[in-house]
Amino acid sequence: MENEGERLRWGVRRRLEFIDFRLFWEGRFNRSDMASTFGISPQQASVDVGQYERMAPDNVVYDRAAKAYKRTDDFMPAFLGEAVEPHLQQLVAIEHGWLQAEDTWFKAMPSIDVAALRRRPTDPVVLLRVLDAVRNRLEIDIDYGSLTGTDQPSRTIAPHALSYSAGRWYVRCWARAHNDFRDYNLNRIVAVADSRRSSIDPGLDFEWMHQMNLVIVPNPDLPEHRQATVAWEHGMTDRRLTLPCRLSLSFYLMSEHNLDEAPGVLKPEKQQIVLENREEVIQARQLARKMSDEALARAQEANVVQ
Amino acid sequence: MENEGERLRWGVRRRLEFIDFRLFWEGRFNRSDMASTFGISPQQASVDVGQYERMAPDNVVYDRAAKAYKRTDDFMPAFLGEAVEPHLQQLVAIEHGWLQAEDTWFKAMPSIDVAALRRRPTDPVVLLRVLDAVRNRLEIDIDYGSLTGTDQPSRTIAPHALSYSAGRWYVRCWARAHNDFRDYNLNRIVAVADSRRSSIDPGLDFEWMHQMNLVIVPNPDLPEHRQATVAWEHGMTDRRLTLPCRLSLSFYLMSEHNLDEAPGVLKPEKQQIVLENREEVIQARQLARKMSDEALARAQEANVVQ
DNA sequence: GAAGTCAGGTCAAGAAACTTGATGTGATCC
DNA sequence: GGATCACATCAAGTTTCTTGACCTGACTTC
Repeated sequence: MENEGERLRWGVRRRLEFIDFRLFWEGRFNRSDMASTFGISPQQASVDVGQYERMAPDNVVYDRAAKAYKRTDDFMPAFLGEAVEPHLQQLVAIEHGWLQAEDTWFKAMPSIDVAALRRRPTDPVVLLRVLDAVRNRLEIDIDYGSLTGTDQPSRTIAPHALSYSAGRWYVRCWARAHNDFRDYNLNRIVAVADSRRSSIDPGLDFEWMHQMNLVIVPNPDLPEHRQATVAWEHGMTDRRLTLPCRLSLSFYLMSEHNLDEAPGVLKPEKQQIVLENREEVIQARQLARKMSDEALARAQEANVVQ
Repeated sequence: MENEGERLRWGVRRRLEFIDFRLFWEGRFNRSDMASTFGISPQQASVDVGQYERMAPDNVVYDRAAKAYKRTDDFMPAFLGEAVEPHLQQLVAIEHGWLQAEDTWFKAMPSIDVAALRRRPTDPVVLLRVLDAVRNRLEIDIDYGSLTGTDQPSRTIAPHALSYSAGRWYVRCWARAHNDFRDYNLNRIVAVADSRRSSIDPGLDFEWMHQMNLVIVPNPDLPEHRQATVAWEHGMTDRRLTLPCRLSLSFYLMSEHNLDEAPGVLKPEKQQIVLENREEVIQARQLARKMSDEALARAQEANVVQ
């Protein structure tokens, strides 16, 4: 006799997830859907459906008239977990053209649309070389955003982390040409050439290493009920959100949400949240940058003296 | 004798993808990694590795010293396709807490960080009911952003599409209370109650149905070389990007990139691109909205007269 | 520098998982 | 009212995967 918590083989589990998925997104599925998706026979699909019905009896019924398995009213995903976000992101990726619809479990695309500016896709080889450089503390020569062929396109950087903000990927790195730490746009790196061991200590990148609490509140110029909504939307407690954030990333976060403009310049609708400790954050960032620059200069001097 | 294009069973193919994945992201893997990920025996993993080596001979070598399979210098993903974006998005989802790291193929997280405000996660049941309503042309009663308990939290809408912009999901729908088409924030819908057939024709939502070309150019106030970079980054041809966009979505796109401010108000760094036909777009949007409203009013009148 | 350990390779026998083929059922279509 | 379609079920056969046994090479320990 099989118990409820029976261990499922990896392949079977994936197929039960598929059943969950199709019931969730389309409300229905067939044996033949499973057969074609997984390359199994309809008979085997029947076995899987039986398995699914035993483990989630109230989720699915076979509708003879529609010739399909259908979702019941009190369906609850049993194998997908609570995570619908990954699937929503898949839809976005499909709309962007980063992902083929056939590589997902979606059959008919739901009627959705994505408003976004086209972004240059990430080059896998570039990403791979950058990841290697981060992992192995390497310094790499890159071709950066060749543009119209102006100024030197080739630079040397020692990356130590990746970051993501507002739809863009950045490489946090030391830049040889400036002897400082800064961000390069990952999608603007066209190619990665040579690499060698880096002697730069990423621990000196204080803008990256140091976190600071961003104190965010609804814009007080908004009408009262809008403020309440904004607070609720951002999960604020007591109309206030304290968000720990690396100093270097605070720049992008502030830019994304117009937190970098002084209050009053923008219409409140364009600045629904404001940064209470804005001056403090900006100063901390400048200070960290100055300290990093000095530490790097000292390190370089020490090297030269040797 | 097996030919190059041999048909792989679904499970085997996934395991070869896993090999590709680990080689790409970590540069190495073991038989035991595969055994634990897929619940297979090490011997079977050996068979799979053999298969992988036959199909992509130049990708991997066994390093006896490191006791691991390692990526070669001229490694090229053979089974993952060009799509690294989905995996990058997985990393973002993990950072957001929407996805468990164990549910992915990542072993060690690369050193990345994501700067973003926390967003209320999407409720699967709400999403499911909304999708059903879209598919079956239903009208639903929703609890919307309960906030502090002010004004009526319950509303009736007839959704006909989902849209995504700047990290937010919207429900495009007809709203009974206003007899017009508008966007509701998906994450602010707390619960979905009753549903019934809708008599509203989504075709009357002209703001949604009509597309218009957004003509986007680099901000002319930027220095020449910045303009060139901006043009390159957005894949412009002739320093100009023509982006077809639904009128209703153009609002969010403009808001996201500060295209809705008149040029000159913001510092050019905060407005790297500007919308050449801004006035035209705004007028078109208003016109479409007016036409929709009038069409809906006529439809309602006709119903009453009947 | 010999012994222990660890990760992998290979082989053969046996157990699962899955396929193939056959037969039957209820609902829909023409 | 017969053809069709999608599914259910059973038995036999095949493929895939596991189990258990034994071997290799490289590093670690004492």
